Amino acid sequence: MPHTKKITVTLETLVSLAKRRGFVFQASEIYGGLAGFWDYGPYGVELVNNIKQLWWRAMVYEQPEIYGLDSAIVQNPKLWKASGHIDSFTDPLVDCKSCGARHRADHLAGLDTSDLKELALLLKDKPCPKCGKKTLTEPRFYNMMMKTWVGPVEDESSVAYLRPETAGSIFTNYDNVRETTRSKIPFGIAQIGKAFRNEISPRDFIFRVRELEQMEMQYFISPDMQKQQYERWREFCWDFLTERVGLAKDNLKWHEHGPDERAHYAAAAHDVYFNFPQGFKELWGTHNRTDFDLKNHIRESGKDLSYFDEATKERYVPNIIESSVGVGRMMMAVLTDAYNEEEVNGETRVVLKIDVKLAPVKVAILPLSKKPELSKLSREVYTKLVQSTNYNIEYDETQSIGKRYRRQDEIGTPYCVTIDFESLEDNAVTVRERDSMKQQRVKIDKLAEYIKI
RNA sequence: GCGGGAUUUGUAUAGUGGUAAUAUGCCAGCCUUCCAAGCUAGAGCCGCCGGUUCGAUUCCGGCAUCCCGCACCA
Repeated sequence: MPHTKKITVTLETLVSLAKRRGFVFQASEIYGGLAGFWDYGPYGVELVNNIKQLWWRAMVYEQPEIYGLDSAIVQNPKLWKASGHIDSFTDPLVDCKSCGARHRADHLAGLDTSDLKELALLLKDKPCPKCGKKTLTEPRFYNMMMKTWVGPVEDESSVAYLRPETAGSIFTNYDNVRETTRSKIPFGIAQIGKAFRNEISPRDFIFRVRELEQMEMQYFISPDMQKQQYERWREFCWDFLTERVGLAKDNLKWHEHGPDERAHYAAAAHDVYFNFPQGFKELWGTHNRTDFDLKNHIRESGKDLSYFDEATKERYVPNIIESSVGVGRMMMAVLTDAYNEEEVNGETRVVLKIDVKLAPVKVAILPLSKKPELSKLSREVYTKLVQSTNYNIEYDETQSIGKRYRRQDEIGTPYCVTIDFESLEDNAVTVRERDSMKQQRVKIDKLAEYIKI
């Protein structure tokens, strides 16, 4: 048995592995990169797809009252007006360098303008209202939303935004989905998709980025279900992370948002924190958004989104419990959790102990030698397995068998199938398991059946 | 956004005012019938833009990116 070393994976180790093995590359690397943007390589995209598939299965396929959605990244800007994303971020602000307080520049200047130059002039030598020191920064706009223009003309009326979260378009589609699925409350809408935020400083590899992918589910409930459903979705999150993804419980902990910490929409918020290389940080949030979102959309759009309960003959605006997790963060958590170094024959073996369902490559077909007769049979085994399964399989005949095992270990391939000279006689192959390194002789005919994914 | 550090081949590092090396990885051949073996051969690197200089990967400036601390994270 391999001997597991006690190691704490550093961010450097993770970044280096991710690059070396083709999980994550810097976006536009040959041009010096772009802060906050990353590309997923051949194994990265497999892992990401598997994560999304696992989540979609647990969330949409296994919950009869939850439906999928894939909405546009660019929406009518009124949506972001209603959600509060535009208002909170179109005001000029100043920071105090001494006490860190942030103030509305136009309020401090006593003038209703958004002309930065004018404000800068007026605020020159103004003291901070909080600490009294004259250490205010120049006024600036802090809009985290990425801006674009719709149509060929770039003017005020054509301004639009890349969505800063996927939730918004779930709310605006609430009635469409309810109607077309003939749903009664409670029911949910799930979506996986990209969102964009102009983070001030992207950090920690793929943890804080400007282009991110979210897996979100918004659950529509009556006001009296808040407590019960909030608990239900917290439990779902914990079970998914520990049971489905297989993250170590030691690496997970709950964090409850205090009143100052909560987003503008949330009445209660619990995050699951994961023990990333840079420390325990937010991975998955469960928030009670109350009726905040639909009420705002009712007000802004003028459309009645209230719900009439046939059973109780009551009408109300649905409340919402949100379950939201980042795909990139999940990937980073999976890699961190799975990373192991072991001592084998005096050498270090790097092995990713990823759950079989998430592994980028499920099976590697490895002829013991490059001899034509072995290559031929190995190709046949490969083709046969590819045709009878629907998972990712790799073929590799370069270098020694030991080296190929190590390569597969490093990307977390759970099964290596070796074809040797005896296979030519007995139509059987050796299946080597990643974690235990144990080997089992299996008939080629029974291979697909033997490998349980 | 502020302060600090870093940037040399796929990765990890050494080094130099006269354009570079080690390990590993990769690749080819031989050998090898199960855990990074060996031998031989090969490809591959000074982040970008300026300045100083006869000459810059090296010195200087700017930028970019990454990492660390703070702030930010609605």
